[in-house]
Amino acid sequence: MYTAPRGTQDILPIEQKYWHYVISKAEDIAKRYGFARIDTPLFEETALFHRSVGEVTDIVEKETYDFKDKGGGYLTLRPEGTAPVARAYIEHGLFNEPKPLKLYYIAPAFRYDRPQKGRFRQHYQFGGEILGDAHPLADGETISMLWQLYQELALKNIVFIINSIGCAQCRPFYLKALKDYYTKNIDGMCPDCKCRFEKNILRLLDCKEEKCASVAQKAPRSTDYLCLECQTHHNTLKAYLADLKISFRENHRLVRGLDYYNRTVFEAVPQDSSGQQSSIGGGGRYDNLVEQLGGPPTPALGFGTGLERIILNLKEQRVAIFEISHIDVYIAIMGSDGRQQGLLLATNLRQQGYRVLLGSGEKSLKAQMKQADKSGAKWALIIGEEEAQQKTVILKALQNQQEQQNLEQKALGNNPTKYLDKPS
RNA sequence: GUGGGUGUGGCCUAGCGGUUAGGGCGUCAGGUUGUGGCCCUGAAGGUCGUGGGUUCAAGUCCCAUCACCCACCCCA
Repeated sequence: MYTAPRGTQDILPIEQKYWHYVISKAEDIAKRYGFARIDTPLFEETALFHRSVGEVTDIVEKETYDFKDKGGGYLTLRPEGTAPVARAYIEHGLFNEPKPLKLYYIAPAFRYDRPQKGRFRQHYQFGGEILGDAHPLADGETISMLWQLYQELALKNIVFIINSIGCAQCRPFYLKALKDYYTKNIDGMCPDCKCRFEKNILRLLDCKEEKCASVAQKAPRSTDYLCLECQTHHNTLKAYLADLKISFRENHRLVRGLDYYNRTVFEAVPQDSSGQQSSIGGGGRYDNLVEQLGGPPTPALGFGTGLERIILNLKEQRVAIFEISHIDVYIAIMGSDGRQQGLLLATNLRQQGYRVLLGSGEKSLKAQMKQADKSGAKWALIIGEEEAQQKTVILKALQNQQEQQNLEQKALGNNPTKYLDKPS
């Protein structure tokens, strides 16, 4: 028997309401914040990710899906959304558009990871990028938008963790201080950390090993080494967040795993979940990425948030999502004339915009009525031989199970969010 | 890559080493001629993840393997 590849999942009809709920809200918010949609290919040249995400990051070292196509080109299924957007920005000369340019996407990302709760080899991200804006206002607006999304989805207890990791000017001083500090302490630390000490010293800070964590706790803080500009940037952002009444706290050990970040980095974390590792969103500033990839110097920042993790939290927090029936009318038919008339009527109603389920020609009327009830249709139309000959139909209003359940739920007042599964 | 747990029909699940592996949900068909939701009856559907082993006897014990889940790691 074939099964979905490890770490991937089928999103069955029963689950679709969650996805529709989150995606439609994300698009709605993106538009309200002035973001335009961009879609990039599922795969890119392998080198793009190596140059942007970083050669020694875990993502690039061992988690990408790489393949060679028949022309001999090296390609990689995108492990994240920012690099492709930056590439498209440069390739199509979008830097000629009025700045800042705000782009969003909803797309799958691929990482060869060991699957776990909320972690998949294919997962969907809602992401956004603001290109061509160096002011902390953009940082504030980005975090505010994500915050607003979580609020409107009715997710509770979300906290933002923020940090500043400095810029090209001040980071070298910080890295040197870190190196000095860790040179003295490296002996007792875990093998992973010893390796990171050589390759990417910043990552030592977020090691979860107990002994390493206590060392990291006392390590020099990046915020103490910021240049004046970075300091001002950081403080201004904090003031904006406080103004917006967004729950946030600083954590000097927050270091994100992608090399292109500078200055602001942040993560969104559900507070009450037992572990603190399960961030549902994150992002940061990447002022040098566009230039690194061959574009003009372009300060920028972005965010990504995982749809599976949002849905997981919606379920854990028991956010009620109502799905009003997707069927308006069920047409039950009998006899060859009835079938003929039923098909015509169904087509006619569908042309007028109704959602119509036409009964099976081989089921009894009783069976069709049962199906009508389960379908959630509000109305049943019955066409038998008699009706077909007299060109009439029997119209019957249905008070079906689903409707009753919804009424009960509403009576209980258990509706922190209302959601109608209607296109417009 | 490292540790731990689980694996019984589409879903949930009972099953102290021993008769034809039970139940619930769902599906399908009926409960008098053309009508739903409740109720009743019946049916279909399982090589008990897979492969070895122990035993007179294995869903039940042992080993291996695979898959899934959880944690580490990493991140969305």
